[in-house]
Amino acid sequence: MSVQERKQRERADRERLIVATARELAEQQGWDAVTTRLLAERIEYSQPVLYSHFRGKREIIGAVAIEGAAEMAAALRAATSAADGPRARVTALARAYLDFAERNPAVYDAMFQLDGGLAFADEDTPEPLKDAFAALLESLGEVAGDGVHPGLFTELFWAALHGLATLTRAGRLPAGDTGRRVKLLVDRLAIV
Amino acid sequence: MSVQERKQRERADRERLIVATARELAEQQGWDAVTTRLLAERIEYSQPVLYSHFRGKREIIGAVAIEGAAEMAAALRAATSAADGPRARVTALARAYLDFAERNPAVYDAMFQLDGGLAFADEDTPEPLKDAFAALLESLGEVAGDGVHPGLFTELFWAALHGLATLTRAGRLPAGDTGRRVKLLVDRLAIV
DNA sequence: TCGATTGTCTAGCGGTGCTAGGATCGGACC
DNA sequence: GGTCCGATCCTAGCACCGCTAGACAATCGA
Repeated sequence: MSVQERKQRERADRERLIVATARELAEQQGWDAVTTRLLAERIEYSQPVLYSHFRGKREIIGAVAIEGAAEMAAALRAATSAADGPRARVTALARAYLDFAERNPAVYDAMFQLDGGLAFADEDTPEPLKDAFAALLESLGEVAGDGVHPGLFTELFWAALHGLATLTRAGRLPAGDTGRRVKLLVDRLAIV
Repeated sequence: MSVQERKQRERADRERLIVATARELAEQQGWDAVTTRLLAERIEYSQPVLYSHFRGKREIIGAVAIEGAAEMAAALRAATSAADGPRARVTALARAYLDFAERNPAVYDAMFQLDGGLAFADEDTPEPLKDAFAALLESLGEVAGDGVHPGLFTELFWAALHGLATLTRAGRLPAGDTGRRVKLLVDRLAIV
C-alpha cells in the first residue's frame, strides 16, 4: 500500500508543479507563451504527461483560476478584517481587489477573461469561486442599502470593479486615477 | 488616371468586404472561427490578399473594432436623444450600451476584449473610439454631480457597464436581472 | 523469472498565422 | 499590333499550435 501512496503523492506533486509552472510562465510571458510544448519542457516531462493530468490546456487554465480564486478570497478577507466600519471595509475591499488584479494579471485573466471550462453562477461552480464571491458579499452586503438585495448589489459592485480592472490593464483607462475612481465608486454605491 | 481610380475603388471595396466578412463570420461562429484561410475562402481570394490590405489578423480585428465603435456611438446618441431629462437619458444610455454588447458580441469583443492593436486613451487613438467615449460623456457628464470631474465619472460608469456586459455574457452573472442592475446603477451613480 | 500492467516518450496529425517566389495579366510604349 | 514590364495574385511551404496513437521501458505480482 505504501508504494501506491507514494506514487499518488508524487502524482499530486507533479500536478501542482504543472499548475504552478503554467501560472509562472503566464505571469512572466503571458498566456500565449504557455504552450503545451514549453510547459512540458519546463516541468521536464513530455507533452502527453500533461494530458494524463488534465483534459487539455483549458483545464490547466481552469486549475490556475481556481488556485487564484482561493488566493483572492484570502486577500480580500485579510484586507477587510483589518478595516474598521462598513465604509472602510468596502474601500479596503475594492483596493484589495484591484490590487490583486494588477499584481496577478495572468491569474486574473484565467479567472475572468479566458475560457477555463469552469461553471459560474451555477450549482456545480467550483467551491473556491463561490467562496471568492462570498468574500465580496460579506463586506458589500452590509452597504447595499435598505430594500436592495445584497446579492444583486454585490454583482453590480463586482462588475464595476471588474470593469475597472480590465479596462485599466488593457490601457483603455488612463492609469494613475485608480484611487480617485475607487473613492467615487465607494462614495456613490455604498450606503453607510 | 481613370484606370487608377477604378483600381483604387475596387481595392477599397475589397477591403470593406474583408472587414464585413470577418465581422459576419465572427458573429456567426465566434472569432476562433475567423481563420485567415476561411476568411480568404469567403471573399474568394487567396490568403496573401488579406496581407496586402492588413498587416495581419490583429489589424482585421482592429478594423472591425473601429467600425463597431462608430455604430455604437450612433446607437448611444440615438437612444439618448429620444429621452427627456438627464436621468432618463442616462438610463437609455446604459440600456443601449448593454443592448449593443449583447446584440454584437463579436464586435464588442473586437473593441474591448481582443487585441486589435489599437491605441486607447492616447492622442493617436482612432477617431471613432474617441467619439464613442464622447457619446458616453455627453449624457454622463451632466449627472456627474458637483465637484466631480465628468471624465472621471464617465470612466467609472463605463467601467461598470463594461463589467456588466462582459460578466453577463461570459455566464459569470446570472442573466435576467440586467434590468434591475441597470436601475440600481443609475439610481446610485447618477446625481440628478 | 516471467508475464502483465503501468507509465512515459517519440513521432505525427490536422490545424494555425504568415510569407517567399513564381505565374499571370493588363497597361504603356515602339 | 507586338513587345515589354510592372502590378497583382496564387501555389506551396515554413514554423508553430493543441492533441494523440502506438512503441517502448520500467515496475509489480505470481
